Amino acid sequence: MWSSPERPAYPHQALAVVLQVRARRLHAMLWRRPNEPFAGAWALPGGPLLGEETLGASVARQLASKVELGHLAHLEQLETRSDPGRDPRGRTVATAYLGLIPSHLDPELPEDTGWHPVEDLPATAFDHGSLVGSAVGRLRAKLSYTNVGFALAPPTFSIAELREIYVAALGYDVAATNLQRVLLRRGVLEPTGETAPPGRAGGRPAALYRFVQAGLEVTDPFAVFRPPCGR
Amino acid sequence: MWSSPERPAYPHQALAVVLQVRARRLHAMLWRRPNEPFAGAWALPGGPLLGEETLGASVARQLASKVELGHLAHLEQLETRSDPGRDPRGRTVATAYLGLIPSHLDPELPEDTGWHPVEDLPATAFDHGSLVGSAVGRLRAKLSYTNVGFALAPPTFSIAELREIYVAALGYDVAATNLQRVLLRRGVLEPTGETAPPGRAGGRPAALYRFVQAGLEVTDPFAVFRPPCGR
DNA sequence: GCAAAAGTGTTACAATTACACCCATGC
DNA sequence: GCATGGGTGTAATTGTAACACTTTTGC
Repeated sequence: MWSSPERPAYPHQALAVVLQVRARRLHAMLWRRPNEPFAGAWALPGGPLLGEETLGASVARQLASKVELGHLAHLEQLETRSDPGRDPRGRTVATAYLGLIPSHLDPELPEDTGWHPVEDLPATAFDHGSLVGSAVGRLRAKLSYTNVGFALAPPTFSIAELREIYVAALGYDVAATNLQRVLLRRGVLEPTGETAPPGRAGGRPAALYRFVQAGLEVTDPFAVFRPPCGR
Repeated sequence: MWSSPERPAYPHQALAVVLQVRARRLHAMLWRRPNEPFAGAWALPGGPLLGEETLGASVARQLASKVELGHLAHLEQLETRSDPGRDPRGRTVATAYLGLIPSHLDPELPEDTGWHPVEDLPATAFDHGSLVGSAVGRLRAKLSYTNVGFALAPPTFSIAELREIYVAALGYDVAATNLQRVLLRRGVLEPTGETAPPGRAGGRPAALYRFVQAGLEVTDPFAVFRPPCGR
């Protein structure tokens, strides 16, 4: 390490805000701190940035101890917090990531780890509560102009199921019929050709769809000030 | 400092991508490195995170040595880079900020510092070239759905002048007439009541406008999936 | 009067919401 | 048949782009 008084060094943490739609509500993954500071409060998974790893690799490594990494359908950098007082033990810098898990998975979690509805968080440690807020804001914005939905939905789904996921993640109601058309026209969804069996009460069987692409892409880049059509 | 083998510490840099529209083109502020590594290459202003300061305070402190801080109309965190090889001298983590200077100002810069068109950058040091790219992308996106324009424009301006700024920043053509209507309808602009003297060739005097608010606000939060109207 | 620059009116178009209506299935 | 859920058609609304036209000035 080549730190010096003019170039001080700080422990750096990688944190993950892992979100999943469970039982029609958006949840965040938190673990309960057994020790001070903030003993008993809930915290984000994370830990120190080590050796030769990047922050992305570090957050993946920390998460691997909590959940199967393959379950993470999306991971992106969120923001970096540097308030000198954010950890009472001493100064740390922390970079938070946003991770998403599709709703059909129910990963096995360690004893101390659980899911909490983002609208009803328990007492959180450090600045972790506000980081969950940032992550939810980022997710909600991106649901509108990208295909991030792929990271919250199962491989195939009916429009009604997808609607439940979007409603839970956005926090307000969306009509199934319009959701379908917007995503189809943008080329984000495609029908699989399969249909789901109707429920016990009957009803028309739902057609199944899938996301065309399983990686983030911007589908609506220009809200306004589009470049000229050039006709 | 409470670092340890299990909690290693890293020098942390705060970097600033300062952008300004100059002569109808978007420019970035860079300084020329006199020493290795990357001697002669152009780099972003920045420096070590010190003592009890936050990253935001640090980047402001570093910038103060390059330009009058009051000239910075906007400053926001961009992203954090952690590639172990990003600095050949040793590992550092760097957090970049996006800063904006209104076009009517021409701050005095140190000898080694200058403006470079973002579409035609000279050889850059470290990963600074790609950070400029990130900053430009962020600015362009926000011009569409926020009022960031206030941080690029003078206190008052004609629609034609504002158009030049938007065209330079966005990198493509925008019609003055539509720019005016979109920004007026959103309540981002308001007329001052004053008019600018016509040019030497005559012509109708241009009405002057100003931004209603001199702080970032989101003006078009829902590109799609708007919450239901509730009628 | 004429050229130049700025701003307004109007039309066209695209995207999205809302809602009524039709379709397919189980009981 | 009928209830239940799924999907399509269509109208209404909104927002933006394009472009012609009017306004106001200097010469």
